[in-house]
Amino acid sequence: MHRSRADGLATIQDVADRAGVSRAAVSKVIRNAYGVSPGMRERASAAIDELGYRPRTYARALRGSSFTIGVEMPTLSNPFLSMIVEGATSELEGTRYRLIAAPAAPGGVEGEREIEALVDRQVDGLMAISPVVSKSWLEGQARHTPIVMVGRHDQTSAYDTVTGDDIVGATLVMDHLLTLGHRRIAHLTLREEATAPSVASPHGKRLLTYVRSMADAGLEEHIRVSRLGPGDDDAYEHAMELVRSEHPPTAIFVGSDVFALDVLRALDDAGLSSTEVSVVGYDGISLTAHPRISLTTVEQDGRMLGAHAARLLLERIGGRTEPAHVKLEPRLVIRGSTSKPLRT
Amino acid sequence: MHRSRADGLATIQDVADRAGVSRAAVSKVIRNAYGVSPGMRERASAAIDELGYRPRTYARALRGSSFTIGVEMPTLSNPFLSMIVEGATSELEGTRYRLIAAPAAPGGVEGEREIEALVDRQVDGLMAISPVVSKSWLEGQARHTPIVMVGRHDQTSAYDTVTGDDIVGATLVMDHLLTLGHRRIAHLTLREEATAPSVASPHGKRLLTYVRSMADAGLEEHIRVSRLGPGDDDAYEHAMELVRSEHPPTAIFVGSDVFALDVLRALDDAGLSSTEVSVVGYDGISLTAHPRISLTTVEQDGRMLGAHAARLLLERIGGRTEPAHVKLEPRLVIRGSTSKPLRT
DNA sequence: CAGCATTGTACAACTCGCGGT
DNA sequence: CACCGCGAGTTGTACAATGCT
Repeated sequence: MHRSRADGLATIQDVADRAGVSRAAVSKVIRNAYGVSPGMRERASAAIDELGYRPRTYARALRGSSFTIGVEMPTLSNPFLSMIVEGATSELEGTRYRLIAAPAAPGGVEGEREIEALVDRQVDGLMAISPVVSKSWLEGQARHTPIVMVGRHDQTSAYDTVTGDDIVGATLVMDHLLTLGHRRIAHLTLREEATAPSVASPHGKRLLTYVRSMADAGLEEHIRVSRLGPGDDDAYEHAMELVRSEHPPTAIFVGSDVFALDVLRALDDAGLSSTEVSVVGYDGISLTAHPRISLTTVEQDGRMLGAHAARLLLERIGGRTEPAHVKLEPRLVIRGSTSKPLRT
Repeated sequence: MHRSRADGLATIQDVADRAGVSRAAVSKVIRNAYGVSPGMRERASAAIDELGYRPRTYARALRGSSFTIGVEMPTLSNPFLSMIVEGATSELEGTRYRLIAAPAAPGGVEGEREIEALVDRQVDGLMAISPVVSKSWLEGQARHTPIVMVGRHDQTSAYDTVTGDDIVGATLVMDHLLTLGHRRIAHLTLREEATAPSVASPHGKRLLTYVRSMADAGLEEHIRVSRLGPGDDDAYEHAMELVRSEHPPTAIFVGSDVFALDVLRALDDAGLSSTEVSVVGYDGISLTAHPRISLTTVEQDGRMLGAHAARLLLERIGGRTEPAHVKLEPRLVIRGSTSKPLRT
């Protein structure tokens, strides 16, 4: 005899007892599987409603899928990453799949721990936005879980990638600044591990393009790369340092919008207007369009990136085995934060 | 005979075979349970490392806990909510628990679907930040899963709450504006369902306090409540409408910072400076401190809210049954967006 | 004996109490 | 007594087997 649980959560057995049918029959009803009479469906459905029964995904996952897509992200407080996740969530709307996000702990950086936690939770697909996890480790994970890496340009057949074209984007920035007449252009980017060539990270590509553009323009001597540490207010500090140095740059190409906001704040505090120091960001978060900010930036369609990523995962889950690499074209949006340099 | 799996994911049985011990023994080793000899621990650990074994949480959850805390949130793109989640993530650091976030699909509003999805995934604790889910429904869920509601002032013993004191906060705002000499003060808040008295939502409390303060100051005739719809650019539109009306307000108390940013944008576009229309936000997202924005706001410690919420959940999981209701004091931060009205 | 609907039962991966050496 | 393993239990799936017209 089956005893109903104390905590009020009905099991499939409770439903079966109530409807006077077998567990298997109820299982078929909830899965819309073949071989159920209208009468049986009727009785089972009634019992399900009465008991408020919901199948547990973890028990389900034991035999098959969890219908869960996991997203590993380094932080929740970058609006651009939020847009990517929103795009993915929208794409999954209407499917049986649900998205869960596992943000890295503030201060922590790696992302491996979060990915492992998601794998432990048996996600059917994994979306990774971490710039630092090693490619070979990811390839290992991809042996058992479909993975799509967002942002990084990894050359691999083990998992899919969705990226913006960072070379095109950064070239747009540099051409814009050079055309305006800037020569002392600095670049603000992430810490070393996040731009290493081994991980083909977006920031690494932007940095590389910056260096190349400067060299091509004969401005090697003016190359100046400032790297962020783990601190919260780091971009602010670095910008201050730059503009207060002996030969301050007339323009700063910042690796991402969130840091560019801090740079603008530093310039304001230093009493410098955008005609004195131009600033360009990257990503195109909505705030850049705010009249008070008006930041020239490279706009990437974050929602589209996320939607593509989700679609690729569903395809992989559906059986695709050939790798897919999607690359989206960014566009430069010129706003008030850039202008001709006063002095060269 | 046990056959190793094709996908490369080792099970506890694989480990047991490899180490030449029983499944139960391996289980004890990974749980640090009582009754394992050093030799056994040694051999089991070695086998675990060699196979790269990781216990699956879903199989574990079948018997006990999933060591997962679920967070339901209406959107990822409100930085204040991100701070709450970050605070919770930090608090869980060092415990066996992991946090996963389930954002509602953009456009969708309810939050019930997300909570159900998390319950289906057998979270050990649930943090809800949705203003609209009904209290009684939540109480039902709380019968089987510990819940902490963040933001809402629900009077219930079924689950815990962590809130800012919205009455104090909104009173600070109104006193500030009234002291400056404002009389035509408008309030911008959420749609009707999100401020209904039945759900003791933060925005409802702020609205209520606004109305009460206006009445207390003898300004009933100037009460003007503008409600947001589901549209993206709604706050902007509403602000435009307000300032272009026949008797425009001299101050706008906006229910949250993210919308206040849109209001500022509208004022800029309408050519109105902050001396002409004062604006106050709520929450204290970091951007309000940016010199370009300089928004007067009520600052709540989002990280602290999240940390408290996580701690309360761990306590409930640990066995506490008496309800806990934490209320944090907010503080008013006066910045450039508010000033004396030019004309009254 | 088709041709259905329905049930029995073997899993899946792990935990844990109890009994055995 | 300290250590170790058996086996039942956890929920749902899927396939084989049964029952019924």
